[in-house]
Amino acid sequence: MVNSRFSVAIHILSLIATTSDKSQLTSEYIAGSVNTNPVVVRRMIGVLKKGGLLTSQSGIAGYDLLVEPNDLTLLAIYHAIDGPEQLFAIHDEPNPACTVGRKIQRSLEGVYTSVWHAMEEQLQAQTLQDVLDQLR
Amino acid sequence: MVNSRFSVAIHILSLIATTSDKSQLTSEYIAGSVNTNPVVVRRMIGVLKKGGLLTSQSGIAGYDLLVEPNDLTLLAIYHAIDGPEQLFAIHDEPNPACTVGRKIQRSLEGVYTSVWHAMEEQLQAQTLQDVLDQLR
DNA sequence: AAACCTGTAACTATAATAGTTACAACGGGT
DNA sequence: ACCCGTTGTAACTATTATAGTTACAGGTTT
Repeated sequence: MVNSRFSVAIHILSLIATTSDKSQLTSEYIAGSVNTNPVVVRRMIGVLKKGGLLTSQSGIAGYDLLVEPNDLTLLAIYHAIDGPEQLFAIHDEPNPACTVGRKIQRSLEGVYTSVWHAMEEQLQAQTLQDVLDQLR
Repeated sequence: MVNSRFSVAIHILSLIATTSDKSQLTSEYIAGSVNTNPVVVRRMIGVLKKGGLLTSQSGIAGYDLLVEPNDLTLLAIYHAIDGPEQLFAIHDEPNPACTVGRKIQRSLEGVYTSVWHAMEEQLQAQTLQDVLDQLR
């Protein structure tokens, strides 16, 4: 199972998109909604910031999305968090002296690439706005 | 990132499918090809056995596939290992007093279901035989 | 100055994963 | 009948990823 960071990121971005009173939107408040620690929130926000999804000013409560919810695909969020990371791990150093061992990694890469591709399409097809619509 | 068990399972099944000399096919030999411990192999094989993909006899080297490589989809392998497990974790107990917190879980489930669906299709479309063909 | 915030480093706790040791039970060969 | 190699499992350890926490430097507002 993949970790819950993607879920937390979407939760945070949803809060930012729907909370009009910016002064209310502290890391502590967000942590209260997500049910985690404020530092965990600030850390995740730092990642999203680096990914170019939002801005903030140190010392001031509140965050601003840099991309409209309608234009913010879940794939963009995913990439901000995990980069181009592969989804499935491949065991390393299989025995090169064995016919299977020698080629299995490349073969698995092919399999996982097509799987990952299908996932990307789904994530690309959904935006933060779609999530917001479901929260109504 | 998801663990490497799926990769190891495909590796093991490939060996079983391609090794004609059954007496050679001990857990130690397989472990040598995968580059892990024989117990790890026997453990994984136990899982695949429970999933109905192969048989073995205690005390005797060698394993037999119960499904032809052509009919053994990667999805069937995946299910044998991970059951119906969700791919992405959802953080638990978001704050029900918050509009977002109250509904985010259900909303994320919807997102992940469609993603998982796309993955299933890909895994269903590929068989162990496809992997074997790439090992040539 | 005081009260609040963000950003980050450093540490701890927990849990998943993989690796290892040990051994009971089985089977085939001699 | 006995030995040797094998599977099947339990129990333990090691490693790593993840999340949670403490602490504090530095910004902002009043």
